[in-house]
Amino acid sequence: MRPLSDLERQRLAKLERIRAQGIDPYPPRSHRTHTTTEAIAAFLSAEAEGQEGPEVTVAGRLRSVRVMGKITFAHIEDGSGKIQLFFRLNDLGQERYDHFKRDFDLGDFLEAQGRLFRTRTGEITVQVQRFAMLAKALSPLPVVKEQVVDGKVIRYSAFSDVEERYRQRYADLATNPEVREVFRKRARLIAALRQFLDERGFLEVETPILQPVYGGAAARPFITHHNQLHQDLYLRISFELYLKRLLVGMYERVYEIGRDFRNEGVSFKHNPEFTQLEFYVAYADYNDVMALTEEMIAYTAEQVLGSRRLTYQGHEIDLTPPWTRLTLREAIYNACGIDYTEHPTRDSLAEAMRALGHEPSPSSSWGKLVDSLLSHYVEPSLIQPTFVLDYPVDITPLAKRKPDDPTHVERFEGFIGGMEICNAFTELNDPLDQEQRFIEQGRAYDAGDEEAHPMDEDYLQAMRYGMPPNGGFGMGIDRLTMLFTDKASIREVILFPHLRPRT
RNA sequence: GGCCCGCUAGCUCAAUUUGGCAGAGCAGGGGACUCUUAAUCCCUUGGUUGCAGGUUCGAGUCCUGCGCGGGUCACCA
Repeated sequence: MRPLSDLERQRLAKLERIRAQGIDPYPPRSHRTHTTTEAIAAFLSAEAEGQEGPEVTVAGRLRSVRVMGKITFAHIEDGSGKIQLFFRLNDLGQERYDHFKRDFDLGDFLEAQGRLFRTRTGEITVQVQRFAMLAKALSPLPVVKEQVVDGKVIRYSAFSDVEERYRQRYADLATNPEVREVFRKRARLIAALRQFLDERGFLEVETPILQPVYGGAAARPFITHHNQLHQDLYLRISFELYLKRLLVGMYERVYEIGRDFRNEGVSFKHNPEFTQLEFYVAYADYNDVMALTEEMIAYTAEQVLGSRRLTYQGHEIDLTPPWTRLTLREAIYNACGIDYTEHPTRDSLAEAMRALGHEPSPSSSWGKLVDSLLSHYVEPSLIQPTFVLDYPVDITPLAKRKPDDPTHVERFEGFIGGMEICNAFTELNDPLDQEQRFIEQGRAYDAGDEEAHPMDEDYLQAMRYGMPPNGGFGMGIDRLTMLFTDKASIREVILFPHLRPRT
């Protein structure tokens, strides 16, 4: 255990002093009758009817204390807001009054009972008759002072060290109300997505996280092990193959919201585990999914933000459908002048990229080069919502080919604010084509592409029973949350982002 | 993985061109104060300057290595 700081030793001494008085500093129950917000509302309605202030018991964390001799003002905060407490020697007696002054620290949880009144400055306040410690805080939270000027809250200090905020998210949340708001928005966003899909006849399902074969995306997996079964298992990198098995099973609309795990680099937009929404719609194609996507995200924004417009990193973004649509070929040509259909071989395309000052990695296939053109030249410029359509077949092994161009598949990705937000396609339901794609992916894996899709015999078996034509969709919830909360880093929208162990 | 930046008291930050006693505000402790709200006023405690080496009479400061974080490039859906 780490050594205690001076402040912690002092608090521990106060704890012992409280116990010596026969008081339990961690009592099992509170007697709260009102949240702070409810208490203020109760006072206002009593006041409107000309009655005296009601008696309440409120509870919360001690936020500020102003001792003025024989009276003391303090604020406590609970999950709903704040309220001022007024401690008076005359009301409490010397012993209780001193108990508060001597034994309570900022950060402690306490409850206070008393009648509500307005101070001379008009603030609704509890005139404390009884109070009790609910939980002594032994470590000091960062102190945040604030002042209200013209209705705006100005904060004079804060808990702002990024690393410590992530490592001790509890302290971050406890001191920074705007951080709490980020995760409330995230929860509302997920609720809105569920509501949107539920209202359209989608069935929410749960599929395995521990999988004998991973798949559905291009990524390296985490590997784990079942001891009793002596079986290696993979943490899923997507839900796709299981959800499409359910279409074989005659569900027509399914979705899942849950965690994916990808064993890859960590960055401002990648966390090893992240939250994904995937849905699949039978008898729909990628055009239908595109329409549903723009409608869903606009709906979600209205529910969460109250508007289809938002500001992200200084950009005004309008989510109102219809969104811009352009093919991947057009997008890349517009952004860097390369028409990749004129460079049908890997070497030719690599040469064109070198002419732009790019040095493509020798292990990259033609499709990977196209993809890198997309992420390098196109993605950062797609600020307004944009669908990029029709991708080369060799980087999309689970999507259906375009009828008039077997080198491309019916796939789109949605971009907003310079980020890839979602990925969708007309799903491949031809078991023979699918088998060939898996075999090609196997060759790519053997050639060194560790993200190539593995063969999944059971999935092929499902498809052989007949899979209806369908459109599928996947979206990173974290990135959508970044967009909705104007955060530049995925770590700001994940409660406990992955960090290396502290030294 | 390469490069750049950061790491100083519980928190937020200082510490001079060119190495010269490690400081402030808040928090904490003691005191004054019966309507304060960044309360105010007086006094005051508190440091392995991320870690390990090196240079130097002397290192928070310069050098080397390492750790963690941030940024960026590469990689990566």
